[in-house]
Amino acid sequence: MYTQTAMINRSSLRQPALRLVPQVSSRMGDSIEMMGAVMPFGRNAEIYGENEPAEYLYKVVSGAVRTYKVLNDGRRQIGAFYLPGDIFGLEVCDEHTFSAEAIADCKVLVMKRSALIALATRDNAVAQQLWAMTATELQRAHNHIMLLIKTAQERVAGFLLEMAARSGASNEIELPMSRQDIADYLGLTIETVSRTLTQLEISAVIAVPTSRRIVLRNRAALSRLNA
Amino acid sequence: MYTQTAMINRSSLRQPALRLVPQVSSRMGDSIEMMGAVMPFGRNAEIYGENEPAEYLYKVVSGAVRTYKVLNDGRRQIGAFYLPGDIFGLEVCDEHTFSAEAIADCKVLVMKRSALIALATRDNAVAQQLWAMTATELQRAHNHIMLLIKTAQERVAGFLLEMAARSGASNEIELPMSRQDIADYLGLTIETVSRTLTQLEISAVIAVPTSRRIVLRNRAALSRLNA
DNA sequence: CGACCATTTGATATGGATCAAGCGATGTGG
DNA sequence: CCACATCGCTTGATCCATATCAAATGGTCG
Repeated sequence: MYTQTAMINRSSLRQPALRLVPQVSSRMGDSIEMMGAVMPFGRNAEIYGENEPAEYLYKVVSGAVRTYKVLNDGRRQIGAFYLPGDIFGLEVCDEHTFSAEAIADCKVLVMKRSALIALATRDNAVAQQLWAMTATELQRAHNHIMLLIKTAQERVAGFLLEMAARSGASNEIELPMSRQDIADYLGLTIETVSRTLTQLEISAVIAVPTSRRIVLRNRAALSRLNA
Repeated sequence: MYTQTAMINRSSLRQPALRLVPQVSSRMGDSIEMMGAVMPFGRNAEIYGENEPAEYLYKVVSGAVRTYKVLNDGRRQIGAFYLPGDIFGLEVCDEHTFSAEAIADCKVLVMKRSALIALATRDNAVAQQLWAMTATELQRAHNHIMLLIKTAQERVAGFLLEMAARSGASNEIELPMSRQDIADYLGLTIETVSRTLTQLEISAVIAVPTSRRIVLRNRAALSRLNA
């Protein structure tokens, strides 16, 4: 029903902590990244699965990541996309509530959750930061809910504006994800996403030089569509 | 476009902190409720508005509360329903991202946010609790997202199961909210909600003795619909 | 070049929205 | 105590946005 995710040998991808990060943070707030290791993941590789114990916290170094759930009949809902600098996989309970996969080849900084929690009990700044990350996720989820009650045009417009805001304020967006990923994020079909983009291009609101690259030609119009 | 919310004099409802709560908590974790005041709100009274400074944190003592956003064209999305015991209005930034209203006459425990934040910097248990509350909200939002991609039947079934789980594990639910509230929570129209309930009643999955009271007759069927 | 996969485009079907009555409970004034 | 207005909910008829089914196009890699 949905594009099959390439199955890649898990154990080879997930066990080895590849290179230690020797960085020492300048600000206290960055202490969260003090002890971590960067791991590479291949396109479509699973980073963690729903219901697995949440042992680690992750930060995208390069590439992009999606989190998702699959309903029992195969419908997939993407919870969020994570771009370089974004943190994901933070859970307060000890199980992941979504699965996470690499959208493209990527590098991810992996940090031990238990160490962070321990640190947070001693260092208030760390505790605040963990809280703030959860709050950021909550904000994202609320925006997502607001997207899902809108029309197809509004959802696509909102998605494009969100991506533009996150990947530098440029008018040119490089999309790391497929149309299917976008569709599953917006609660639409791949055909509707494609048609909507075509429509926006025809009405000169965007340009689509290649399928993964989108130029915003008329932000005002997009914002108006964003309701 | 949507049922008009009765306008009730705000200042008379929001200013007075009515009776101080002298309670002393037994567990440290409850310290959050140490200093608060119980305030009554009338049906449809605004508790706070979107974009207002988030000075307080609230806990439902009795009655029920809805949070919502209104898009510029009038569409309303309800973010969540809060029942006795639930906490709402917690923000990490200092502005509310939703508005909150009393669904029915209710009593709400009101706590000063600044005091809690201050307390959290000294007391780790409090900090953890604030974090956990935000995480609970995140969980709720994720469930809500998963609801919004489903069919009308599935959304209604999911809603009923959620309400049943929250209001005692009984098979009889007393709904504090109107069909319009349910519709705006589920991203459906009032007509579709009504028709779907009728359908479920006809197929003997539920009974609807009065419009605000629903009996779950066949949980297995509901769970199956819940996908 | 040819196979494969992602994307677009076209034709048709359908679930839920919209428009429009009807119905039952609750409350109000005569 | 009853007539009647009001409000929340249900039911009916029709429409439309998006899904579904199907095929064509285009880009990438061996």
